[in-house]
Amino acid sequence: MSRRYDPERRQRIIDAAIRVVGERGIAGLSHRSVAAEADVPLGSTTYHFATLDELMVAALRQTNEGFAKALAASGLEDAEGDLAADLARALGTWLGGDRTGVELEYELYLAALRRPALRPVAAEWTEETAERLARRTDPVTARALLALMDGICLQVLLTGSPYDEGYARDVLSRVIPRP
Amino acid sequence: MSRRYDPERRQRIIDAAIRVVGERGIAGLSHRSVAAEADVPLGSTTYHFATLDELMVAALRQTNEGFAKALAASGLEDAEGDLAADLARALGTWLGGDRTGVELEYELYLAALRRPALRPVAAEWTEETAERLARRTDPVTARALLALMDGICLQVLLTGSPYDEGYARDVLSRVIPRP
DNA sequence: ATCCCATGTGTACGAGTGTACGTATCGATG
DNA sequence: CATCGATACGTACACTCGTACACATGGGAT
Repeated sequence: MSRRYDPERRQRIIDAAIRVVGERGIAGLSHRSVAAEADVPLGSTTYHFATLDELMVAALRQTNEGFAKALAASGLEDAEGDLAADLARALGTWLGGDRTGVELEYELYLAALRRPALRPVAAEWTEETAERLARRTDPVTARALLALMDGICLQVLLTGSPYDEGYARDVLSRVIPRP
Repeated sequence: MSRRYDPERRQRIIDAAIRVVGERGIAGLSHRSVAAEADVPLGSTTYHFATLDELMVAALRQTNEGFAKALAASGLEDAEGDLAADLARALGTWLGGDRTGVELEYELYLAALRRPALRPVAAEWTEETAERLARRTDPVTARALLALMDGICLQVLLTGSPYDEGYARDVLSRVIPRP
């Protein structure tokens, strides 16, 4: 690997792309808008990311890693006790503050629906998160919990209704088999 | 309501918009692409739908109505017995055949995430479907079932994995309180 | 019969886009 | 030091887009 003149150039472009998606949505993502946001010339974005798909893949991968780190840092994986309560609280923390970040991540995640290039990344994230969750329950339940959490988030984000942690805890606990 | 020269013009434009989204995605939706698909001049699409948001609202509303009718026709609402099995079967039928229609409806539905104009329509659909589901259970469970089905569909569509009806039936039944 | 306005049509403009390409610059390699 | 490839930069082209606007037309109201 040879050193670059600006070794962080590529990373700065990815960060800028994430900011652009957060502010204007995927519809507002273009080589030019990212270049302006990152304060680099147009040729620089097209050089590092020949297509917008490549750029979105990099952005989605980065947000996924950020989420995984946050999850790991929360100590949720290794704890014991009421899993449903832990998940409901984690969801509350995630949805509680500024929802710009949440909408951003979901938009990139859901973009995989029609962009084949993003699918492997989205699938990988699902697989990995399910695996982490499975440490505190069985694989089938882990997938179901993930699906239910996805659905709950979707309802909250789409309808604009406030997040009800008690409700989430209740229905999540139903999915977990009683020993 | 005054008669138009071409009374079906507006409807033809909506149908064309749905076909365009199905084939090229929302990213491929424009006044011009819809006009070409509907075989009408550009001015006609801009006249009936001043903005693309208006057009998407009409398209989403129409697909929602189609889904609601299909649901009603399936006789799912009024039946008795194993609700989880019925829902899992309905999901299987929906996801079973050509997935173009499914992807289309989900793409329009999820577009509400970042397009405020679509939110009321998406929220309305959620509300109405939850209400229909509540006829065979309680409101809280209905919303949870809806969320879980959304999540399951999302996992199937995003990862490209095949739909497992047995799995869906299992986890759906967990959400329904045992009497 | 006449007028009005919703509806329909064609065209043009400016803005923004992906893409391509020539050139410049730096770091490493020999 | 000479060379070469990776990286960086600037510009130009062809294309699509939303929008605006002038004009045509026919049905309903008066």
